[in-house]
Amino acid sequence: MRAVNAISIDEVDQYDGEDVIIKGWLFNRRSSGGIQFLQIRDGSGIIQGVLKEGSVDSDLFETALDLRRESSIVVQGKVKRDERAPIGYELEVSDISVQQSVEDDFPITPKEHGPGFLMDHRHLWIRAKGSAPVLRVRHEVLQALREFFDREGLIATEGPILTGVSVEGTTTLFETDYFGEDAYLTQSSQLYLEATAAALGEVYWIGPVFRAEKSKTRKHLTEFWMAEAELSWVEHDENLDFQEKMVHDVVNRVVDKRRDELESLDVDSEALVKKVERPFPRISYEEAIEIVNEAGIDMSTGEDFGAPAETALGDHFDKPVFIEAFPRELKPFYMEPMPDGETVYAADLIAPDGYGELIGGSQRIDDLELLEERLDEEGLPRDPYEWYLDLRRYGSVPHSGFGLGVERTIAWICSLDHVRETIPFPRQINRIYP
RNA sequence: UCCCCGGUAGCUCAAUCGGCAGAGCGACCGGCUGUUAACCGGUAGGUUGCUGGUUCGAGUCCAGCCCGGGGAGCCA
Repeated sequence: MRAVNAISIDEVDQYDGEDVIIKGWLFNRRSSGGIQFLQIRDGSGIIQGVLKEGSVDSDLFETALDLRRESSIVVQGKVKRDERAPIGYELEVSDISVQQSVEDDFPITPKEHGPGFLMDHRHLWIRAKGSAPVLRVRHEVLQALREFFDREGLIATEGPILTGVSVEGTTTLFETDYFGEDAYLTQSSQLYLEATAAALGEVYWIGPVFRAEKSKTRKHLTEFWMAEAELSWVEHDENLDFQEKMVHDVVNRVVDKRRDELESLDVDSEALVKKVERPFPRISYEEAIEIVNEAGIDMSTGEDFGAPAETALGDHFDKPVFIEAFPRELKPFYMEPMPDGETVYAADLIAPDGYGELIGGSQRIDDLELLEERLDEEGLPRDPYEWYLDLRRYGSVPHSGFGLGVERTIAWICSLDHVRETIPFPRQINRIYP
């Protein structure tokens, strides 16, 4: 799809020597006396338009000189191959129709800005060179996930955004009024996916989840996207195989299809592909603690991994690494115990390069009595979970699943400093505008 | 909730020991016929986050508050 009578800048190589129309925005202009270079942006790329005084109508030359950055324009001209042009092709402009002439200065300049200013102008910042490519990579990651799930035979389904119960009981939830009853924004669709998995076999869901934690770090948003899958008849090891294949396939597809974007973000695509070569290391919680201790971080059994510990694990392997066999106490009530009774069939996938936990997954308890026992142990009420217990009363099967943090995955692939750059309008503590 | 850092021109930042409020970019004016975040010359542009205090004198020191950034905890 492209605008009527217009070509898209990323297809310009197909029109060498032809007269074309490009509909877009003026990204920037450079001029030198009798020649000016318009950097024209259309969302698919940026092309340079050239106007020489004397070669074009003088009114046209003046019109172009008066245009401010981000004015919307329809440009007609001839596509010409030229080594001096930034993308190897440029447009010999013969006409410009101004859709809207910008009156005030566009706030986002090609120079530096601070994060506060950029976030206040996020609605405009997304047009910038460092920002738009990330959103195209986001598109590719989401598409790659959907295609992977589809290829593996999973059915797309949904859990509700509004829920009456917390999935894990601990995380702070956003509370809202539901016709006089308390309701919460979901923090995960997992429990609901367990129900749809029993109906449909193997299911997935990609959508937003919400955490009211007052976290202020480069790895946290209050609203973020999870890619969750729930697989009937699948046990722990097979669950990890599936996740490993997924991460491998997604990264390879993104590198394949968005090479230009990754290059503009200074990402080393070859190194990325090498890092996701299968298999990923799988180590136990206890082994992980040893590695963390060897890295000089003080930590003992019973503690969860902090951010520095996760970074140390990532550095040690320089690949995504699964940490398995967590102590039961560190994990939610629904995870299947291992034969020792002390650890559970859970695994976190830790990213290299300090991006932290990309995936959290586990095999779920399928035995009714055990699940009831675990609910009681955690001091959780039975009533809100009756429907969940029903899943163990009517045709319970071994099943496993996981949730992947979409923003962290994108931040890792794009080598970004902060997850807020991976989503068009990030929601963070103390930021709800724009 | 806690810890650290910061708030000076539209933006990014300087301002020595407490002593005249500065630069680059952007804007505007002018110059330049191949620029690549173009470049060169000039002009305009300030409630130094707020309130109070110390002082002859506060951007600078002190107290409180507000806002922002990073991190911890918790998590994906």
